[in-house]
Order: sequence, then structure tokens, then C-alpha cells
Amino acid sequence: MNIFKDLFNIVKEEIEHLSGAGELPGGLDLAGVLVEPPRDPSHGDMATNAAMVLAKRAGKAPRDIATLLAGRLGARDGIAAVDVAGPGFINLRLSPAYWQTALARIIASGERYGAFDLGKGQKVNVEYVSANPTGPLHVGHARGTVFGDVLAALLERMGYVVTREYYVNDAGAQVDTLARSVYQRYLEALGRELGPDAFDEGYPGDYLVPVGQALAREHGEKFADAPESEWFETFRAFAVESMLSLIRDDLDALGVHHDLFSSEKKLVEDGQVQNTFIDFQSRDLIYEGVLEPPKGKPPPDDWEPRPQNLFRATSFGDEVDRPLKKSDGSWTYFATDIAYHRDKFERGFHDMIDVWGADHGGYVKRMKAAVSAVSSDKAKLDVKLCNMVKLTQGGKPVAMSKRSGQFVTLRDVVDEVGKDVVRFIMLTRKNDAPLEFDLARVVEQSKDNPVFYVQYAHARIRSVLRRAEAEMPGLVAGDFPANVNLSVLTDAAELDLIKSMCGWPRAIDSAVSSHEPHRLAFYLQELAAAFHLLWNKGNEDHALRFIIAENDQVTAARLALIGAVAQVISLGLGIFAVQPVEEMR
RNA sequence: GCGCCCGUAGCUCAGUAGGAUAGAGCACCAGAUUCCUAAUCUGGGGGUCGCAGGUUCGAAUCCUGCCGGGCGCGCCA
Repeated sequence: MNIFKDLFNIVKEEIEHLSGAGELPGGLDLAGVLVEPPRDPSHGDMATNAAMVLAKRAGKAPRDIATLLAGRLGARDGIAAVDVAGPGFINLRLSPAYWQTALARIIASGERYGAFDLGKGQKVNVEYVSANPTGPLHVGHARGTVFGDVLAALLERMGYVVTREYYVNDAGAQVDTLARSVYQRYLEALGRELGPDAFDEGYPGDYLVPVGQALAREHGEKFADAPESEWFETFRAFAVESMLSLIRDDLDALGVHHDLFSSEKKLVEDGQVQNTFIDFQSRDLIYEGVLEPPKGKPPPDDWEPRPQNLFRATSFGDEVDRPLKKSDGSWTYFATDIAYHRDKFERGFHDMIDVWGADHGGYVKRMKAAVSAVSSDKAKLDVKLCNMVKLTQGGKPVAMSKRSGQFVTLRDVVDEVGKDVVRFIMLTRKNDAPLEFDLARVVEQSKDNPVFYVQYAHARIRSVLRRAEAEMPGLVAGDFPANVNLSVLTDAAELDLIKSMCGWPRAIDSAVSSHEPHRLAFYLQELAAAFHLLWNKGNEDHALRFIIAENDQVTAARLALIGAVAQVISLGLGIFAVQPVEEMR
């Protein structure tokens, strides 16, 4: 059920008819022909640019084509009026019966409304969160976490087979630092005095205290005076495992569950990075060269030109060729990440989406270049950058400092306002725009708060349905709402509400094809607004109230109408994994 | 210096696979409640879509150049 596609097909049929009749050339390319609601509602319910798009291809003036086409379209069922406007727009006005039928079809679609098999079973890999396993998640992580999770759900609903993946950076210097910080906590747990510089360049957060204590319980004094080489591996492994478990708990609190955690360390140990390197060598994608220092910026203190193995990233659209090994011979982060994406490709993913923080923006080109290289251009990578979250409380910034180890954790925020609120608010801005998250405002019960506004519409509908059941028993029983006569829905506000619901497949389509789930949040706010409007008309004019005690037929039709609205809201919230509320008192 | 992102109403932001007179919320002003939740709704004022060119039937949207802001720029991830 998608009225835009239906109407497009009608336009297409009539163009073909005109071709058949010799009025237009045959075999016209319809690319670019759109049927969409005009920006200005006074132009009608729907408009098509067909005449203007086809003018050149058909060798006729746009207004002439429009007039021909308008004559045909006016005879079609459901189209009440047609007019040609401006440079050649064809505006369509649809009859109440058309909208009533549309509502019946929305109701019949049920939970499948708006879903269609766009993906056709194609595999998509969505990598998100991928925070370093060095501590709990903070609020900033929530953005990409929710974004990735909802995008995955959206793709799944549209027929893709989605794998949700978390890349664990457990091989670099940061987890080495983590191990040393944990060692300090271990000493502390044994009653040793910590030096003032114990956590210099390390992780001073309290969350490592229990990790040190657990190691003290298990190993006692065994490693207290031992050289680093004796305890390092043990401590690092334990620390990483502890942090991952912490992170999994945080994700769980947000309702996020990945299908796969991929370990960077394992990738290295299994030789996959080495294999990638050899593969590149064999394809002449690696050469010995010297990298120039970055221009316009003082070079790093220890800069020295050094011949090294460089990956020909510039052959795949990057700006410079990139080193894969550090001077100590270990792999760069980029090298392991290439191997990781190669691994994804070999697992059958030709469609990859990475969700990163905006501060990694400078990394996009080289990663896309890498994916091109490892897949010989068979796979494509879309990188979605999530901008920062500004946490505020009543408009005042909440201080966050990672260095001091005092930062607001994701868990703190979820505990304070609830996971549903966090999930919804994170999608109320486009991913690449900064987002303000105000702890006070997001729990406010007012129109300022989009979560509330949408939830309130749902709660109001559920409340009306409950009351109707109590006051007019039997009305919503049996075949309801399939058996309802919807032709009594004729008020402009009622029809507007149906029109708004007809926009759902369009909203979901644009959200999935642009990989921008925030569009659904905006849609839901618009749908809620159309509903609240109708509700208030009932306050002014009793004849428009949903429950008319002495008129079963009208009541049933209106209940079917708002029941469908509740259904669409709950579908939208369902993609967000937000629970629609039954009442708000 | 180079690359990426951004610049839309007083504020916060939608809208950018080109569509008609550019939207919403907040704030401001004026209204609506014997009645399904006024936690809502209605109306009003408010704009050189950063600037300047270009592409065409048509540009906030595409191209070029500037201006302004953010992020990034071997051996962190």
C-alpha cells in the first residue's frame, strides 16, 4: 500500500496510452518523473512534473503534454479534479472516497504497512559503537549507538539481512595503557600506596578499581613486584574482557544487542592482516616510498623522512598513499582496519555501513579506498558520521572531562531518563548535526519534548479506544475494523489525518535509502500533530468527537481511523525500539 | 596550507537523487477548556536560504570561487 507508487503507475499508464494513440512518441524514458505532494496544499493533493520532464524527450511543449495528460487523468477513478499550473505541473485532487479506500488499505496492511522488500535478502553489515574497550560508554557514544541500531532495524524491516557488528580495538597502545592502569589498581587493592603519577597517561576512572580487586583476589601478591613482562598479557586480557562486559551491560541498558563482536587482536593473530598485506603486494598496491610531512602545519617533533611500505590509496580516491606499518614494525590502525573490512567482504558483505564519530571524518576517504581495493570495487562502504552530543541540564552545560576520569556515563543518563527517551531524542537531529540533550527538557511533559508529544498522541488514542469499549460495548468487537463503513469520514481534518498516514511509506523509503533514520522521528511528529489537531476540533465542535454515543456507524469509522494512527505511531516507535505508552497520567 | 562537514526566521533545526509563493518548534502577540487527557490546539507578525557567479523551463538543493564556523591532517584508535 503506497499511494505514491499507485498514482505514479496511473500516470505511467496514461503516458503509455498517449504513446499508443500517437499523441506522444513511444518508449519514453520516465526517469525523473515524480508524483509527490505539492509543497503548497492549495495546489491539490498530489502533483506530477511529468510534462516538464518529458517535454524535451517528446519534442513537445510542456503545457501541451500537460493538457493531454490531464485530460486522461481526470477520467480515472478517485481523481476528483485535475488542473495544469505554472510551467506544466499537473495537480491532482483526490476524492474523499479515494482517501477512505486508502485508509481501508492501511488498516488491512496492519503491521506490514510501509514495509516492502527493497533489500531482497541482500546482506548488509552495520558496524556501530566500536568504542575502545577502555571504559564504560559515555553519552557521546549513545548517538552512534542508537543511530546504528535503528538503521539496522530499518534495513531489516525493508528486506535486508542485517548483521550488527562491533569492532573491538583490543590490539593497540590504548589497551596496553589500560593494562598498566589496571595494574596500579591491583597494587592499590593489595594495600600499596599509589604514586601521584600512577595514572599519568592512563585511565584514572573508578571503574577500574573492582578490576584491580578481582585480580588481587585471584593472584594475591604474585605479580606485586614482578616485572611487567610477567603480568602484562594476563592483565591486559582480563582488563579488556572486564571492559567489554561493562560495555555490553551499557548496551543492554539501551536495548542494543550486536550479532558479532570482532576482535582486532584476533585478526592480527590469525594472520589476516599479514594476508591482506601479501595480497596487496601481489597486486602491486604496495610500494616503497617516503611520505611528505603534512603541509601548512608544523611537522611532528620526531618527524623524519623514512622509506616505508605505502598502500596506493590514491589509486582509489584517497589524497595520499598510506603507511601500513609503524616504525617499530607493528601494524598501523589502518592496516588492521583494512584487514577487518576485507574480512567483512569475504564473509559475503558487499554492502557495508560504518557509523563513526564526526572526529573520524578525515578517515573516510582512506577507508572507502581500502574497501574498493580489498573488494576490487565489488563492495561499497557508506560511512555515517555522528556529531557530538551536548549534554545540558536546564540549558546549562554538564561538564564532561574524560581526562579526569569524571564523565557522564551513558548508564547514568539511561538510569535518569529511561532508554526510550534516550533512543528517541538521539534521532531528533540529522546525524551530522550537533545535538543538544537536555536532561531536564527530555522528561518534560510538553510540546517542547518530541518524545512526549508523539507518545501523548498514542496515549490519547488508546484512551479513547478504552473508553469506547466501556461505553459502547460490542462496537469494536468482531471484525472491527475490517467491517467498518469508512465513507462517513468526510471532514477535512479527518481526511488530512489519512493523508498524513499515507506519507508513512514515503518517509520510511526516504529514511532507508538515505540511511537517515531521523526522518522517521520528524514524520512521527507530523503525524502526531495532525492527530492533535483533529482532537482539538472535537473540543470546538462536538460533532467531530471520536465517540458519538448515539451513532455507532460514525463512532466505529472514527475509531478505525485513530486506531490506524496508533498503529502507524507504534510501527515507527517499533523501529526505534521505543515502547508506545498506553496512558500518561 | 590541504581534506571532510556545516551556514535556512530572533533561537533550535527540518527540507538538498532540481520543482510552483522556502517549512516546523521555541520565543513574542491575540484566542479556544460545562465536553474523548488544554500535557493540546487556532490565528498573527517574523527570511537577500552566508556572498558572488554559472548550469536550465525552474536552484536552499547541482558546479566554480570567496566569507564564516566545526572536525581532521605519518609511527592514537
